[in-house]
Amino acid sequence: MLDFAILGLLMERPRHGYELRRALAELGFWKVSFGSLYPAIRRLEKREAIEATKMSGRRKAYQVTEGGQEVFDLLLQSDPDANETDRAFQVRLAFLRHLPPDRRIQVMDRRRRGLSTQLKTAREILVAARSATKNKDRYRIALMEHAMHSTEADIAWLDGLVAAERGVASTV
Amino acid sequence: MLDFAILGLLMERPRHGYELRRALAELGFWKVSFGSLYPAIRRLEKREAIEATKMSGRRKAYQVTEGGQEVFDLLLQSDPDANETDRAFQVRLAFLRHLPPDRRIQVMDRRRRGLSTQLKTAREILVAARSATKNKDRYRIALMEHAMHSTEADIAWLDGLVAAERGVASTV
DNA sequence: GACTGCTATATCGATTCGATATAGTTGGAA
DNA sequence: TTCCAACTATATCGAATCGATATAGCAGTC
Repeated sequence: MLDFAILGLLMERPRHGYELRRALAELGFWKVSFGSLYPAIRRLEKREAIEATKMSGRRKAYQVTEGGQEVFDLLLQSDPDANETDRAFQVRLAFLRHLPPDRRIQVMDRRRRGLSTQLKTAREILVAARSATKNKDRYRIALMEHAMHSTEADIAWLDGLVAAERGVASTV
Repeated sequence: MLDFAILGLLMERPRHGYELRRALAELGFWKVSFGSLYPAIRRLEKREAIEATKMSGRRKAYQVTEGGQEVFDLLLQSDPDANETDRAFQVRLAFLRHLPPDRRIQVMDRRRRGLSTQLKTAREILVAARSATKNKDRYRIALMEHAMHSTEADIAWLDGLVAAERGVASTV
């Protein structure tokens, strides 16, 4: 997924490593460590998906090669697996516009199903925790409840996104 | 943090590895992989913080030693660093009851400050993204907005927890 | 008694993290 | 002008973590 994110960002325009890190963080992904970033860049270079151009000083700007375009498409088209990470879904969403509308809805729908399952499990656990142990820790209950509410909010948000996508599709 | 979580769970009662994994997931933490769990158990055994007792079959129940209690206290008392992970904070919260009330509020307050900073940054980036590039991708904007709202919800939730803690403190 | 599925422990290679090393660049005070 | 402090940027290291897989015991069932 890191490789996918890097490729996607470089497809917009060439960037150097440090800038990639900032861009990843600004998309709300996560502050990837340099110990992940540079090995990922090396991987992509080795696959000849990206190539470096020297800039002033030590800087190197990386850009996507023709082969890299194909690698990106491959990753983009790949089926999201049922229980993929929050992070993986975020990255997928950031480049979702590259997919046709019907595929977009498919991706969001699969995510929705995953979240629903999670929610159901969480609810069962919470009920069990509340009843079984009469005096289960207040902070833990709060933790579980908050996790549940967050998941509910995520689902509602997804529904909004899907509705918007359908709305655009029907008017076009 | 994994070591801390394991110790905390084992302090309640002895469990075997598989059960630890389930317990971690049920607290809403995360489904730790066995490739993390068993090395963590080995680490704790080597530090003589926990010890194994054989059960039926291959099962081994782990329990906290006297030294382990001290290790747990040490981790519990350790200052949360400014930008600790969501996960790290969750674990901390799950065992927050072991701290005196004033320390609890301190921990939550630090977390709140961290989230506020995050929120401020996120807001600036969002404003920049909205104005600068007139037609920035819809999904990315949605992604950023949702991240912002989630953080806001987290802060509100934290405030509630702190208020509850103060409420209890004042009535006692 | 063989088979299927579940529980449980364990390990492997690849990836990621957090910390740190190193070097270029900028700006400001002495 | 020179020095130094702060920031940008690339890179690497060891430890922790992940995801996948191997293995084995145990329960039910046909």
